[in-house]
Amino acid sequence: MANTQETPGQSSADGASAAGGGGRLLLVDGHSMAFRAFFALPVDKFGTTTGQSTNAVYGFTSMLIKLLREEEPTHIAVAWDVSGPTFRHEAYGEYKDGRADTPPEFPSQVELVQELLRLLGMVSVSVQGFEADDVIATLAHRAGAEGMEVLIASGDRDAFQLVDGGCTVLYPGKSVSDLTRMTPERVEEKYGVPPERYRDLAALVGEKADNLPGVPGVGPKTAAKWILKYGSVDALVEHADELTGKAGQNFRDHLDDVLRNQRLNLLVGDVPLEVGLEDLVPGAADRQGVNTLFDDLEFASTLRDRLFQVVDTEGAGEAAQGPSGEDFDGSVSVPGPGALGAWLEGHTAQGRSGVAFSGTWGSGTGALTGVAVAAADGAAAYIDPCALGEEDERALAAWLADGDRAKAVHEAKGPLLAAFAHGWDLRGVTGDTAVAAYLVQPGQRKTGLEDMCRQYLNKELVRRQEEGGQLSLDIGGGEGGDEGEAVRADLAVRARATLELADRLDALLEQRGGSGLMADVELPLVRVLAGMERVGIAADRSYLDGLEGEFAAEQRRAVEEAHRVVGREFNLGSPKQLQQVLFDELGLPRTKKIKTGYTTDADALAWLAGQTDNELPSILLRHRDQTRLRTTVEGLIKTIAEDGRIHTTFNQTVAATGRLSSVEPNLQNIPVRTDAGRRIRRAFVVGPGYDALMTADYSQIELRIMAHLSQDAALIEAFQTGHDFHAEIAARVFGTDPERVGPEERARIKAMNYGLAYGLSEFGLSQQLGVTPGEARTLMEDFFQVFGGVRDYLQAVVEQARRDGYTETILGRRRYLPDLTSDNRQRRQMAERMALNAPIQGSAADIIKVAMLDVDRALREGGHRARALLQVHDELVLEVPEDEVEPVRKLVSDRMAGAYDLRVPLAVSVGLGENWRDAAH
DNA sequence: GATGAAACGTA
DNA sequence: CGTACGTTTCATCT
Repeated sequence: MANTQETPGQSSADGASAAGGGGRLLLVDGHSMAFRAFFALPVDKFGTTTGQSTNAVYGFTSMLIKLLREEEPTHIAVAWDVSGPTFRHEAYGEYKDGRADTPPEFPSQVELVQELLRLLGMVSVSVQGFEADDVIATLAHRAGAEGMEVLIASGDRDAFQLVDGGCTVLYPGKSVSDLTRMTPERVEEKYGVPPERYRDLAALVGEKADNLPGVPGVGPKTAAKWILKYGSVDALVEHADELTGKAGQNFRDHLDDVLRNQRLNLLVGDVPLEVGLEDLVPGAADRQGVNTLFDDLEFASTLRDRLFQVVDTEGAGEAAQGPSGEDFDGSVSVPGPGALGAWLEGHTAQGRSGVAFSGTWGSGTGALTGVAVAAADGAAAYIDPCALGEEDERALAAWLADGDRAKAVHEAKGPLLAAFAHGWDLRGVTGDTAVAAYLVQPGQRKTGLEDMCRQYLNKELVRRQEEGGQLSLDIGGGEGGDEGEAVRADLAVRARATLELADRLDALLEQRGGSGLMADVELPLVRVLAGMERVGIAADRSYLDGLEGEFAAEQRRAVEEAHRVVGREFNLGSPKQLQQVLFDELGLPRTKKIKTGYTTDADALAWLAGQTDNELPSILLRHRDQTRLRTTVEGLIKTIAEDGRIHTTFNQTVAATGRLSSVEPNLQNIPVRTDAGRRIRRAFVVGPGYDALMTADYSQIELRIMAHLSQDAALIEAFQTGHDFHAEIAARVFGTDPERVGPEERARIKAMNYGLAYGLSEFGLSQQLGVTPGEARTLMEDFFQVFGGVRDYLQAVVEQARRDGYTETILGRRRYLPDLTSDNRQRRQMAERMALNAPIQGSAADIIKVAMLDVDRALREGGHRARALLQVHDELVLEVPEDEVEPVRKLVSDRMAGAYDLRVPLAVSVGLGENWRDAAH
């Protein structure tokens, strides 16, 4: 690729100002500044959780921000070196030889910087066969001829030759943001020669980094002295025989080197470029793109705030240099007594309204303190639900519950719970901005209304009322507003923002084929989840208290034993102290390395226990178990509400694959594998008025989905004929009958079956099975011999995801994986495993969500009292009265099995008991 | 007081 | 050197 230039955004319209003689051009040597940034910041302190280093990107960005703020350039270009030889290599074969290898963390960051510049609407220039400095020289000359002021940010001293009255080099010091202004005076002061003679000086002294040796024994001082005396290197050559001493002789001996250096360090001022000065006015920045990039890089918001203060963003226009574009309208009316019904009728009959709520909610309940309605006609009303007369309250309740009054809400589940608590309902919610954004970008981290306005609308959601109740000084005070007015305006702003955002997200969703998933699954699920949270699950407090005491006693016993074995007291819960005791004091063999030393995790302790006669490792394992059980029980006890039930909160918008998650407490990770763990499950009991807990779970749902997606004939058949699925697969792999498969073989195949859906490697499988990687490899090969369609599918998934940029589930839920094309291997392979797993885990999530909706609907339509309490990814827990057990068992089983029509049957097993443990099967 | 790392529970 | 989560604890930072 010769001469590639990118010119994002439209810009030539402003070219006139450049030609007119004004303007300030900033030229940046991209590689050199990024490289300086790389070494200025510790690479190990700047990196993402996925292993991408970011120190150079961060440093470069702060440098850029500083330049933009302090220099206010009208034109900007960033020049980049291109890989491959330049004319300098042709002239001198050893040019730049012997350079230390580029640190491996650096190249990927160059691309990130270039991506950032593109998003910021700034031009990157690189030309095959020339170095960035040549491009800079060319543009500097042109700009100088137009009468523009030129600033060059470069860590390459060759740029000093370009310095003159209108051109200053900004040369980095210890930090990249600490730039020295190299004016003609400063160059002369530092080197003793004017800028136009700097080349001569450099030729004499030489340049180590470019492998250009100079005259031995001649440093900057001697070189400057000679140049001042004779005027230039050319003149020096003529008077070569006049130079005295050792240095003079060396000069005569190395004359060729000097002339070569001088030839090579001359920057080319007429590189052919496809861009002109008029193209260098920055276009509008892609705010959303920058946010996404910075999210990926895990940069804090302070950096992006600083950045957005100094660049124009789309929609912000040329006029506004501020951080934001327009704000939202905060005007709002407060319908007087008896007028609410008329207001709602008058303004919300047509179109959708944005509704914002204030109040508190969570743990299955809530309370409303304010409601703002932003109607499609632009009007907004504020309602204080606690200060309404009877008539107005009826009007509000009726309107909220009216399914024909379309509403857009942000995070509707909370207000829905609060509405329930007031004895109201909330229907007609056709948009939830948080849920919509989740479907548009399931990996996003920021789900607040403020962030989303910035990202999707390029608007700032400005708050008049600070969190603590204080009026914010700059806005609130001047209008002499009272606190109540600010509160009302803020809520009205949020309602308008929600409405606008919902429309925007709906459009995006439509584009991405996610409207059906939104309307048919996620939106109706909000209500089902709210119902489950409100009901909660009954807990046996006295039983839990007893358990806690028991586990705590066991824990104390383990602590005492450990102290006795070691001979002193120490904190068993501190990995750091543990490492010291195990490896330093007891001198046990080292385990796997981790960031802070050597791991003391359960695997390592179990291994240590086998390596030594010392009892400590097994004592520690027991201590860990007991501690964990105790804290789990303690945590649960704390969350039991007044009604004797635990009300978790299901989060619908955090898991990137489409799963739900559960918090406060997390009821999706209650122990089940060990006996002691199952004792905790025993504490979740059927509540008053009901007679049994029912659990219903999908058997091997992920593997069934894999069979469906891969269409592998052998796998599909195994599901249709096999009773014991894993034994069935094992029989096929090992070529025997299912009945003759031993438990060991079955366990291996089971581990692999599940591993496949996670992008398992041979190494990983060998670790898990405790066999050599070679054996694991053979096992996998045997498997794929029989189930070749699975391998083809797994490969095809990654390939397609790389092409499209995202994976998709059976219901069209997308997961975007930009890292699939990363040149960072660790990052890329991580993304590949995510791409393998996302359609499988995500489709399972789709199916159980549909099942939850179907079950919920069927229970209501059947007039049953039975109700769903929990979802644990492939399992539903319900509470059922005695007389409904049989019909509900059938209903749940049928609805779950029929939630989606796969190429294999969906098997559901149902269990019943008076507590969660006994309801298992 | 906030944040990160380590450890570990579930599907 | 398999995916997806949330919570607790300790250590370290501001």
